[in-house]
Amino acid sequence: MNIKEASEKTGVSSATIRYYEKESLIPTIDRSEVGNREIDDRIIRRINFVKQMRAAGMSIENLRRYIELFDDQEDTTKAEISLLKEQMAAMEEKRDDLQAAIDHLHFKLDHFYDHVQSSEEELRALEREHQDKIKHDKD
Amino acid sequence: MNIKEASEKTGVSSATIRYYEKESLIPTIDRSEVGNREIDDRIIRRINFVKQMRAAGMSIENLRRYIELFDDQEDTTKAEISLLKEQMAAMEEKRDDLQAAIDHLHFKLDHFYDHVQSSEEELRALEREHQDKIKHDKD
DNA sequence: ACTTGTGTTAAAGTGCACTTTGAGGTTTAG
DNA sequence: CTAAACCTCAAAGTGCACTTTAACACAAGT
Repeated sequence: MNIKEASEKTGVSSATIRYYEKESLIPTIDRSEVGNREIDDRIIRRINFVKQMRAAGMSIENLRRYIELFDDQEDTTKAEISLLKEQMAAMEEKRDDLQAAIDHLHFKLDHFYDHVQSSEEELRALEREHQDKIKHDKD
Repeated sequence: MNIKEASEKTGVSSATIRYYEKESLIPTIDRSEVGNREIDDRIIRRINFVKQMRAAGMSIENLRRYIELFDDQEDTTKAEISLLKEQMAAMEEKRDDLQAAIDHLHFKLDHFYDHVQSSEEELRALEREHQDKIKHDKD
């Protein structure tokens, strides 16, 4: 499979696939006689993994650190696990932030339907109330 | 309250508060006689709102568009609601992406504990399996 | 009088994650 | 034989969201 097909299959642009390879987020890709990349399913899976982690907000650098450890055959397991755990905690926090924002917007949306005429002041009061609720939930 | 106190209270740097004001993400802040910003609780709440939405991945531009509509007294309710809904859908998708990534990492983590000796090949197979599972869950 | 700590502004700089460009090489269809 | 459609690389450019810098102002403490 050439890079264009891989791009279509993964939804990651050719330029970005080349960039990920250069940045060691995916393994070095084998080349054809004339030097073109020949992409197999293993690489496709790695691209999708990178895509998933990027979508989840993992930085290129953290991703590279993780992959580096993962790809080393050595007993880096402990370091790897702690990095993984750290990253997951960050993701879970981010997911919770997202959920809080979603809740906040849901709350607003509900109030639009209840009484569309609400003044800005009323909305602010509601917002304040909601902020307090969120604060409480965290406690 | 001066800008430094506001910064400490919100965890948003002074420079960023000024930037948010310039970008109309928060209302124009009243000034003291000498021209310093005097920040009240209304502004604090607006800063926290921006902070929350930013943490949830809403872009400055979308946030500005939303706030613009919200701050207009006019009957822009419908436009506002559709923008809100759009943004929420995007956030929910992002949250789900995040959850998928978390699941993926949880899966890996579990397998580290199960058999630390797993070869790269085995891990790849497991990864593949897990990808398939995710794919199925989406269907 | 001077240092410290705060504030102001516009403008330039930064870091990340790509994206585009430019100059070239090969393969296939007409 | 040439044009289209793919590929290569390194390097420069882009957009976002800040952050830093520079130059100045003001108020309080020693």
